[in-house]
Amino acid sequence: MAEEKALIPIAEGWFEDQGWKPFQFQRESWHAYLSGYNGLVNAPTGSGKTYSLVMPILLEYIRENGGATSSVGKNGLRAIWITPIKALAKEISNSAQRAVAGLGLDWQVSLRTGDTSPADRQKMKKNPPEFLITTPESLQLMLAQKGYPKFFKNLRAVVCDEWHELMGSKRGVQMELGLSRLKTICPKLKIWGISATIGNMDEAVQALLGASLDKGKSKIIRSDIKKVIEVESVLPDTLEKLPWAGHLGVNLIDKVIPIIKNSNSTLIFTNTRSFAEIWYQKLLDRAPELAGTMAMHHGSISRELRDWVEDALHNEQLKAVVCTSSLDLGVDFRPVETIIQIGSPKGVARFMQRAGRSGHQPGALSKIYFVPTHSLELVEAAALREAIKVGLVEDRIPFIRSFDVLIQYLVTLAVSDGFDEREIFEEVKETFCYNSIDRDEWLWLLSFITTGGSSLTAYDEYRKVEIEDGLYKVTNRRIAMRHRLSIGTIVSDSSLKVKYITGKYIGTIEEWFIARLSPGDVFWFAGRNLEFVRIKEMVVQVRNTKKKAKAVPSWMGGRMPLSSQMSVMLRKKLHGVTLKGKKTDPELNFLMPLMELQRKRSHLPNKDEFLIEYFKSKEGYHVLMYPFEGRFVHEGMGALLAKRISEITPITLSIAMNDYGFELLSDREIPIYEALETDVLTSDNLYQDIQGSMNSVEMARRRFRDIASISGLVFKGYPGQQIKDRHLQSSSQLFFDVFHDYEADNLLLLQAYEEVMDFQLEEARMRRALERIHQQKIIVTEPEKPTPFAFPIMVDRMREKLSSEKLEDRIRRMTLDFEE
DNA sequence: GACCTGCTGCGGTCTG
Repeated sequence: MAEEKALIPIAEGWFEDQGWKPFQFQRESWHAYLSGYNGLVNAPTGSGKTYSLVMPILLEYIRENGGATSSVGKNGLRAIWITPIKALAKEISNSAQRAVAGLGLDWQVSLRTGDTSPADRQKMKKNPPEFLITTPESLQLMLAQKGYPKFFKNLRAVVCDEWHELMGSKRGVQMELGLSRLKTICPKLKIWGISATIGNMDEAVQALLGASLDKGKSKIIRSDIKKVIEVESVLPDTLEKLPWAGHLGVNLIDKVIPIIKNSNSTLIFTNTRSFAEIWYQKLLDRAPELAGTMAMHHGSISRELRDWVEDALHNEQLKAVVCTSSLDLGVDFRPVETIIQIGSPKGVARFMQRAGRSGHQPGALSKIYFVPTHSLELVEAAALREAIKVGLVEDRIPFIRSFDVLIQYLVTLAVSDGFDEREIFEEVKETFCYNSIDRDEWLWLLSFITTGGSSLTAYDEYRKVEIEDGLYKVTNRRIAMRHRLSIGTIVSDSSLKVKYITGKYIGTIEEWFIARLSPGDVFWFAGRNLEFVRIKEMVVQVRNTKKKAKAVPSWMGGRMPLSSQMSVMLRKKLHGVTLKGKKTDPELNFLMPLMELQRKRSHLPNKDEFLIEYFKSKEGYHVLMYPFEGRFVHEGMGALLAKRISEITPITLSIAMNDYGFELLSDREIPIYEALETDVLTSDNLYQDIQGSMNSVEMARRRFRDIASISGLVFKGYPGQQIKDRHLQSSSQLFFDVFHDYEADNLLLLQAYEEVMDFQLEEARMRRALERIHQQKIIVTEPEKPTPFAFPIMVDRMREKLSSEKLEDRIRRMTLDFEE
């Protein structure tokens, strides 16, 4: 293209002024954008990915204006940059401003998030900036404004940054819907995404662009920057020092401290908030000299404290930070020298993301230390290393048919200018999420927002939308305001604020934890000893104390099972163990004595074998199986088998599982051989049998809480006077029960069941696992004593029943049992 | 003093 020949050098010249040289992928992005493509840039953080799209957006403007710059306010909104995290907005804004000034333009670059003042919002609405950085939620809020098409009419580009973070969530669905609207009202719109590497890159583009654009001109630009990641496991002096079960890993603390001391800056990633608290505390106990140069960071700590930590890390005031995935993304701070991962990261992408926090410069080596919390976890370290080497990364599965988000979106459009249902139906059908929606479903949704559907017709509250001159509209101001307040798809868990008596906010804690404490008790939170004073109006009041804490809070969070990519690699590594000869992974060599014990007591399965262990102990009869498919699949598989076995003979089985396998336990003999003969592991009738074996109604009921909230059935309360979570819970359950009893075809109800199958039971993955096992040779052993594979599962089961001390006793006795 | 599983993210008017 001739004009590009004139344009690209402008960007190149500016890069040269900065002392930079454009990467190949940046040039490719510039060309693709300027030639009219939509697409996705696949590049790691810290590689100048922002400039790969900021530049062509500006160049296109220069092209249209024949090189001239024009005054602010005349152009309207030209580009929207979506970030999933507010904290990233400032950095993007700085880059954009730098480029704008560098190219001699007088574009205005502005942020629009929940933190933006109402006055600034008004200003922006009247006089839009050319370049707007915002969040998916704020974009929806803009669509809820009267006259939004005028606001967006000059828009040329939407960039979805960190698209891999959004696409696997309902926030991604929200983006798809927002884009479907913008495509119609901005005819010249180009849509681009920026994504880290994921397994399903092509699907990522489809979800972003939807059917219409994906068929047109679209491109994936892959960065040529290769990251070298080195994985080093922290090993104890002897194998005996590493426990067979457990999750905390503090017994390796003395090996971790020197790593921290030898480095200028270290991030220590833990899997849970409570582990971050515990590790921080233990590190201070063991190495008091770290006080003042070490801090902690997780999602329940106040934003103010976290900001301080991020700044201090940036300014090199801090030497180490113990954190959770709260620092996975967020501030794109200067790279740290050292990364430590405590326990299994459960997924390759997460591990690589964290490793990438060190050696930030393109081409630099990233090193990550892996601290195992139990012996078998070391196999995961070897699996991670191999996955990184061969480039096996997890998929992000886009949500399909999330009717709760669609309902919210339709009301959003009704709140602003109202919508023509035929027009919007066509747009919605073009999205990845809803491409299978049919006319009947659509009509159900319309009736739901106008009448509340068949079971809620009697209540005025749910007649939110009216039809006026053929347009679906919200006319009631109260409904409109409530709706604006509840835009978004993130449903928070129940929590209480923790504040000093003086009023300073420290963070949030869950009600059930504080319920166990009495006034005067001391607990450890946000890295300090806090004395619990009282609860007043949903606020936990505390004061600092010198007394030692007797408890560390834990939070009920999401549970992450081992990813299927990790499962594949784990099984591969275990197969490697069965082969003769020295292993290339140091972890596996270290573990060989344990593996030998497994072989001696039972069997060490290779890739063509499936191991089942059957034995009797004082507790009863145990059957253990090891699919290595993550705990969700094992939970479902355990229930499935329990059901099928009890059809052979009436028997009560209790189920326990971890990421490696599951256990069935009974006080009576388990007819396992008979069960295997009747093909108890078949994937036939899987769907029905799961439904029959699990309490799927109860699971769906729990799932429905979020759906009710997102679809606007329950209102979370006005700011400052939040409705108690218990009310939210009970009212959403009420809706569930009503739909369950009177409106079985309610799409939101059906969605709850679908979500249970897809996300909680991972039905598709279970099916694949059963099919794989069907191809394998089944080996049943009858070990005399519990095996290294069995031990952690049995411990996890007992953990739920026994108090901690008793458990410790029991583990000690079991361990003694193991000695030959 | 030991005991400790369970992440992250967002978000407030209209109209003249």
